[in-house]
Amino acid sequence: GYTPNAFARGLGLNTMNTVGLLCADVSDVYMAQAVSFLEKGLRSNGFDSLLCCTGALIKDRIKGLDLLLSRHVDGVVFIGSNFVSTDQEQNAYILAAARKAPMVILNAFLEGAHVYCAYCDDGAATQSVTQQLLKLGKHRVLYLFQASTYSGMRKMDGYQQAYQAFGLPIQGELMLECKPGDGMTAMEKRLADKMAGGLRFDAVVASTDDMAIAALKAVKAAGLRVPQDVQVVGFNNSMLALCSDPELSTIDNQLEALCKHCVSTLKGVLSGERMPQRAVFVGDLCCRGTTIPIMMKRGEV
Amino acid sequence: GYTPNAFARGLGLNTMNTVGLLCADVSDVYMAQAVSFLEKGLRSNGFDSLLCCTGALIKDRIKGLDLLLSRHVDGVVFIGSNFVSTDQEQNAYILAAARKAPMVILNAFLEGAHVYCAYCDDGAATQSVTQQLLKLGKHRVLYLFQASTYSGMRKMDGYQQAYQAFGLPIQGELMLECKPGDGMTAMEKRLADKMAGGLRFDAVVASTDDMAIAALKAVKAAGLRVPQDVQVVGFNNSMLALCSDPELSTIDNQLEALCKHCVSTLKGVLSGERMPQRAVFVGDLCCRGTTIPIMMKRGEV
DNA sequence: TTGTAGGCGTTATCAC
DNA sequence: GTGATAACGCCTACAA
Repeated sequence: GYTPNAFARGLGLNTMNTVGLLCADVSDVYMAQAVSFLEKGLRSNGFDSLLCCTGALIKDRIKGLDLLLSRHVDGVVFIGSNFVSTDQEQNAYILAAARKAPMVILNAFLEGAHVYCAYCDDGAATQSVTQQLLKLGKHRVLYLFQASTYSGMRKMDGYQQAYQAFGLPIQGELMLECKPGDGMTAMEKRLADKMAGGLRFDAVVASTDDMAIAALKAVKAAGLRVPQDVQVVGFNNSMLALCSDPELSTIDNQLEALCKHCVSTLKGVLSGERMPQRAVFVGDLCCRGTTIPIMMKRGEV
Repeated sequence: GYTPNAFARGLGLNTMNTVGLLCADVSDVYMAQAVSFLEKGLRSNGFDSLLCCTGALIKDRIKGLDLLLSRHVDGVVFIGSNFVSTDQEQNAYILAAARKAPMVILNAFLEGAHVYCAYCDDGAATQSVTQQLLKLGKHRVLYLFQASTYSGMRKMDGYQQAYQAFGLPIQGELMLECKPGDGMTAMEKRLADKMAGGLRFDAVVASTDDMAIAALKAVKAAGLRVPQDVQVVGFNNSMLALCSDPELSTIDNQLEALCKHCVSTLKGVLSGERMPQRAVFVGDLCCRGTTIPIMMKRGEV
């Protein structure tokens, strides 16, 4: 009946088999799901998970990362692409941190020593879905997005490229940015106002499920039918997609596979193996009730 | 530019200012929300959060707790009442652990040295809502619940007491148990089968929002109107309640207040103060679209 | 094979 | 007040 003292052990070995989980907000269903997968995978490999939720501000993100490093975590997993900015200077703190411990980034790409990334090609998925909607004659596809994160930009690129590939001009009024703090209710109200003001569209692609559901509600409230008059596609295939009526069609970005990959990569790195620094997964439209079933086949996204 | 070595510091002081967060499943919206509040509160008091998700099996729960204790956490917060059983023997492991570090239990009550509990009086809330439905003439209130956790039992008591207080017999066929592993879709299907088999009810009270939404979907699919034909009430006031159509009326059990209380209690205990070992909060029906608005006033639950 | 000494880096104590 | 030193408990390496 003897348990070694973890602190003494840590001091001697300079590790307590702990990895830091950095996320903006674990109350977000998607991030919570990621934390769940990661914690499970890490634990089954003997690692504890130190959770650090930082919110959206870069200042706090840096502080959170520093805190984890000061605890000598064996590695850090960044959950959500909020941590990687399109502005490379903003990413310097990650590269600096990577000199102390391996950094694993979920859902974004950043090049650098000891930085390992796993993400879904959200851009291609968004483009494919948008393009299929355009092909169906839905030429006014509303795009709802949130902030200039890595994956946010990729998704938007996909949306715009779909229009370009289809030979149609991109219409600024159809691209609606939503503030991260605002809840679903605020989003719904805002969209209702826009519609009352004359905004018309025949499809919606949203970069998260909650925004898609907000749109769905606004559209139904305006007396339009879903999916006959307006088709709606969300992103993340989160549990929320099963709560709406109709159930939400949504792009599944392979979160479980991504998380498993992150865990095994980290495990490999920490046991001295050379691991690939980049892994790209492909998205997959999950068709439910807010799209016309025949239009999109699973696996085509 | 000097950062002290956390391990050496931990060894000397026998603490690394870390608290363990024990929860069955962070991918559950309610628990994720709790983790979010707790982590935030703990961090702002200088504590790191070590997350440990154990699943439902008692064996794994004990293992998880042991793991946290072996890491010499300063305290443990149990999230969700799954950790406290109605069978007192099953709770011995908590009492034993409490000799090593203070245990804080969210949403359940357990008496013991160094055990601190904060919970919402879910029983009273359930009784009040059920009773109001009965008064409205809804004499067949379907009750959906999940397992014999502490708060699960309290809620069920409340439901049954409502029938007793109203002078109506409790009908076993109206109490439907759902397995924890089953998702919303399974629940919905099961209820649809029951309805096809002749089960009739004019109201639903569910012990979590997801079950309520599953019921809502089954009811609507059967061609019944909500709330006119069937009223539905969920539990937890989670984000899911905003996704359904109509939006779900649900009992708010003050999660944020509970979490804040847990944090301040733990903080107090760890700084040597004497803290109350039990705090009871009162629930509050949040009326949305699945109940007839006039029937329930906020604050009456 | 068994046992013992040294080092990890901090904090706290004690002597000056 | 200041500066040296022991103690925290484990691991590892070396010696017997």
